[in-house]
Amino acid sequence: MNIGAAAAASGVAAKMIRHYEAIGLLRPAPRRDNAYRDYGSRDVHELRFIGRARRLGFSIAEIGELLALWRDRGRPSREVKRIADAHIGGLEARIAEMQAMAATLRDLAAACHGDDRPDCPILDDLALGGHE
Amino acid sequence: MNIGAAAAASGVAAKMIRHYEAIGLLRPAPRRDNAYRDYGSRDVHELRFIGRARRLGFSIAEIGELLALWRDRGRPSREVKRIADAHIGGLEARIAEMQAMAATLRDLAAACHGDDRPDCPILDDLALGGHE
DNA sequence: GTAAACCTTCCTACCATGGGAAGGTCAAGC
DNA sequence: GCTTGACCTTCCCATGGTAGGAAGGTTTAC
Repeated sequence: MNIGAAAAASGVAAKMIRHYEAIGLLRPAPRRDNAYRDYGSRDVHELRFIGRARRLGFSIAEIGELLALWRDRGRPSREVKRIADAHIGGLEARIAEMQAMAATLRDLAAACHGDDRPDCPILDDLALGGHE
Repeated sequence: MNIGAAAAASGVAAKMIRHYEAIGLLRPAPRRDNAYRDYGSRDVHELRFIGRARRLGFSIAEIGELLALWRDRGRPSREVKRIADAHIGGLEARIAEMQAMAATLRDLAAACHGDDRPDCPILDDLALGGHE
């Protein structure tokens, strides 16, 4: 199976597959005589795993950990849960931060006329550095 | 006023001030005989504007627009509001996306024993690509 | 036999930030 | 006056994750 077919089957771009191999996230794929990488269904499975984890916002480093656990049949589920929980915590923190940003901006935008007049509390606030 | 003092007064790192100048976000600062950049209170004001906008998640491009509007005393507030609204929309979309991620992960983590046993719905889900 | 679609490696860019090297300049203390 | 340390300058490099493209080899379909 060529890299293109593996990409189509897994939803991970061929470019990204090569990249993941280059940074050591994936073990180097075996090569055929023409130096083409050769993939099997197992690799596709692994690629789908990676694609899905990326879509869930896991970093490459986290995915590396998860992959190692996934490859190890006997690993305790505690480890996986720990990584997932840490990731959830990180997500929640970022969500809270962005919600605070959005709330501030909504307040400012609500107070702005949004017409031909130049007075604008949004710029005033940015200039004065309120809510610090 | 040296770049270090401007950085301290504005809360924007000296490294970033030079960077913003290099990419054209800021006009080149005047130089003294020793080639040191020289800043005034007006520049500090502008830097605080940038720092605050960055903290609110505006991109450099957006800040460029906002700065141009800010420098233009007569601009209509409509323009500013438009940029802010667009930014709020982007923030809300990203928040919703991250909330969906967190919810999925919470479900999965809740179903995971988190003990010595290897069964783990988190890994199973990642492998199978559910919720696609 | 030729064209299209594929593969390979390598270089480049993005965005925002930061580390660090190598060298010039200023201020304080002795 | 001289040293020391803090500051400034430019320059290169790195991060993370993705993507575009160039230059060249291979396979497949017609």
